[in-house]
Amino acid sequence: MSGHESAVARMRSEGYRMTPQRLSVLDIVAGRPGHIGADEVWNLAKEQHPYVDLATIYRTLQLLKRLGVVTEVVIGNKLHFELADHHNRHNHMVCSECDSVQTLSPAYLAEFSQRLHQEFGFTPDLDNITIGGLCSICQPQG
Amino acid sequence: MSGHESAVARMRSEGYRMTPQRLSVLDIVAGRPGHIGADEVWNLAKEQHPYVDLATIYRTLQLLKRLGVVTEVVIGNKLHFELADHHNRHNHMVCSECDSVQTLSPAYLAEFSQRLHQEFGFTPDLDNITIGGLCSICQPQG
DNA sequence: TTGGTTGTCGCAAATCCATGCAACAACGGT
DNA sequence: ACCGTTGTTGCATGGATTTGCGACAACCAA
Repeated sequence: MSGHESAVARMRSEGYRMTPQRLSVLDIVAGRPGHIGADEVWNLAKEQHPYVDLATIYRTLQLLKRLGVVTEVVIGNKLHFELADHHNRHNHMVCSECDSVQTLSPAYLAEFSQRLHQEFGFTPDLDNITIGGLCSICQPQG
Repeated sequence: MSGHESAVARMRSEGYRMTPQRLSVLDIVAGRPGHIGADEVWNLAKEQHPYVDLATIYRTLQLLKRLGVVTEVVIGNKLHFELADHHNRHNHMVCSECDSVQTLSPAYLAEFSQRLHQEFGFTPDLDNITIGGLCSICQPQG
């Protein structure tokens, strides 16, 4: 199975219905190497299903996110999504100045995450954490 | 000086104009012990300046955030703000299930932050990082 | 104090995302 | 293959935040 087919099976088994709209969204996100904006998903989905509503795209993406099938990246004031590849987990650093994106090994967050869990019983949603800040190019001159 | 007066001086020296609207927003956020929503700031500001527009509130809050005068906390789908107290820095953990908020010493993020800076030249905006996840009460039962 | 420069405001419109609801359709059972 | 249950959709609407623009006002200089 080439990636998201197990997700389809899991959704079915949990009582979710696999509609053509959902399959379309899943295919689009899975077919994109990197992250993709909700509006872009919509545009591509309309090629297959001209009547899909943007609300359906948003609902589907949030559902897939809750299920851990896709992860969310906050870029500027927009949400982007990408297929969750559990063999290649990574987080994102987004520059608030130029909106550039760098990926980051979750190893950097592992200890932090564990401490939160042990000391506060809080389980951070690591997969969907976007780190905002300034990239090396946009550093304030000093 | 009781807190934010130095901020006023700094804004003036950087070419920003101190309008009554801005002073009002600053006073409101400074007068609140914890964080406060943008809409709530608006309601309070209107008591002093009945014609202030919500857009002005948002623009002012974003300006104050850029200047490091206030910090932003993402709660649910709303933005909250609080006066940045550099003697009592803290981050926030927000439960995505019940929207409860816990504070967190920035010490937990210090090492993480340093590594990002050293290895990638990326300067995370630590003051405005909100950690999302599930609080101890909302953990999925296992 | 007055005037000019230019940053800021109020207003309206736009953007992005979420939600209520009735019609619709997926899927398990027959 | 058909039916009924109930999860989903499209549509319309709403909420939160941002942005364009002309009028306005803060502040510096004279």
